[in-house]
Amino acid sequence: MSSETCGPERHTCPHARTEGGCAHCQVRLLSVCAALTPEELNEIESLSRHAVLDARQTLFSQDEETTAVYNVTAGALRLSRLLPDGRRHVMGFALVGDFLGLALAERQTVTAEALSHVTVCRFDRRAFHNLMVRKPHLLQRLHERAGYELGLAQELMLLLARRGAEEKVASFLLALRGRYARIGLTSVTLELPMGRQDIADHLGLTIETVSRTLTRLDREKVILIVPGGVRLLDIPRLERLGG
Amino acid sequence: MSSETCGPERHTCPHARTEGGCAHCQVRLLSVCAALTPEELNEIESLSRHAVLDARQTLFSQDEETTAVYNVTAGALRLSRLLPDGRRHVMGFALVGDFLGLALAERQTVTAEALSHVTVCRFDRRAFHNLMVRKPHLLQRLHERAGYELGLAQELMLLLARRGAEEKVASFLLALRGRYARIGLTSVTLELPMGRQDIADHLGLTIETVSRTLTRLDREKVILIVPGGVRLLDIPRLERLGG
DNA sequence: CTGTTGCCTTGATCTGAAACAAGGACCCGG
DNA sequence: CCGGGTCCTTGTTTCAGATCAAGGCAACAG
Repeated sequence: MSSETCGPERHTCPHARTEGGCAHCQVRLLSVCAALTPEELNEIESLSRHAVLDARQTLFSQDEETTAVYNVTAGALRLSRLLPDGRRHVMGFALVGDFLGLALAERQTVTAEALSHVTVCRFDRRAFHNLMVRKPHLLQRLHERAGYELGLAQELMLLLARRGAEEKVASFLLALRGRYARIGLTSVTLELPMGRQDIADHLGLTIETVSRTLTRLDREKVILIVPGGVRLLDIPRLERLGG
Repeated sequence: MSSETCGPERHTCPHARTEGGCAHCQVRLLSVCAALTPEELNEIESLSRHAVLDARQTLFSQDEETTAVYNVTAGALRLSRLLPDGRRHVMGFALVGDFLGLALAERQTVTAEALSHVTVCRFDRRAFHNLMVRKPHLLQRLHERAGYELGLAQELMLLLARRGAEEKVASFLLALRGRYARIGLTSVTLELPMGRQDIADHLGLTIETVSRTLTRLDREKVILIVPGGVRLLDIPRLERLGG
């Protein structure tokens, strides 16, 4: 299970708050915590606990009871769902600033696993729900976020419905770039914290097809495969390929 | 554009409210209007206008400004998105009780077209937004609904990522059945208000494949194709096929 | 009655991704 | 330096679904 004690940050115990408090949180403005009043920030801070995960650790599992909701403050997670027949589908990836538990479901619909070293803000689900009901500001912000997620889900559906493997992979790279840009990360090199198998399971392809497609895009100088990611060399061309 | 005057219901003008008012609305308990207090119901009623569409009429179009949000009170609509290359993807279908405009986006992300005779409750977007901000009850209800939609979107993604055409079609039929059941429509015969091409564009298949798959399921006595829909003969088998 | 139209079905062929198989690159611990 | 991982890439075969082509059938107008 998740390392809910402090791990490397143990020096901040016993309260295990974000260092410096929510007011100084690096990702506050990216997350649902933006646009909270200083008082609300104090209140939410009193509910928050820091948690740290290493790569491959599980934050929560599909079908288990939802005891907490989370704000991702560093790293990336894989959100996957196991199908009854044993196949896996990667529903998406949670990046810095993403909120886990928007749907407020009783049980988790996905498994969340760290792809890299990850830090999250953890909030007890009930306490957070209480706060949410009492603070329309927060609820509204969450609802806006849900709207954004709904939009993302639509884009993803569009992506899955796309015909070719090249179209899917190109769209995936561009969509990821867009999400990074939204949180202020606009590097030439696109980090791919997930493996080829994860991309394949996300796009409804096989690992071989993903590998081949990336190799082809690299050969055609649309992208450059680098360790841990890709460099996008010809974005207009990529956009043409992705639709 | 949408027929925002009263159409067949003209006798209820000039206010064009739902006959008998929201308190007697047939679909209230299925919609976001459930769990509103009588006062709130009055308030929302003063904002609502009835609109009627015939099959093939457009309620709103992709990319146009969102001037209103809607509650579907009868009939079914197709929600589709046009891709830059001219292809179309059917994002989903709105049934009785569904709310259109949850994401509160400035512009419509999809085109909504009536598949049959449709009636909706229309709310001015700004007025509704104001009400929503002032009524945490309503906002909470909308957020719950958004959570439900997010779940539906996930299921849909899973469906699109599924391998075979048979799997997709079987899952689609079962999912539709589930949605009908949720609004109290549990008939042996599953109404399919949409055409084969719509199903194809929804599932990322061609019309021929959808037709062939339905024909095969019919031949194998899993379903029975009837005018306007299908009868589900062997639901356990269908569930096995759908995963 | 006949021609038109829209929607659905069926058949034949082609194509691109899956499946199967194997090999390579890299990392880490001993 | 080696051995045993894991992850990625490459080659070949196979098959499901796309594509192309045609025909059926009901509704409707003239």
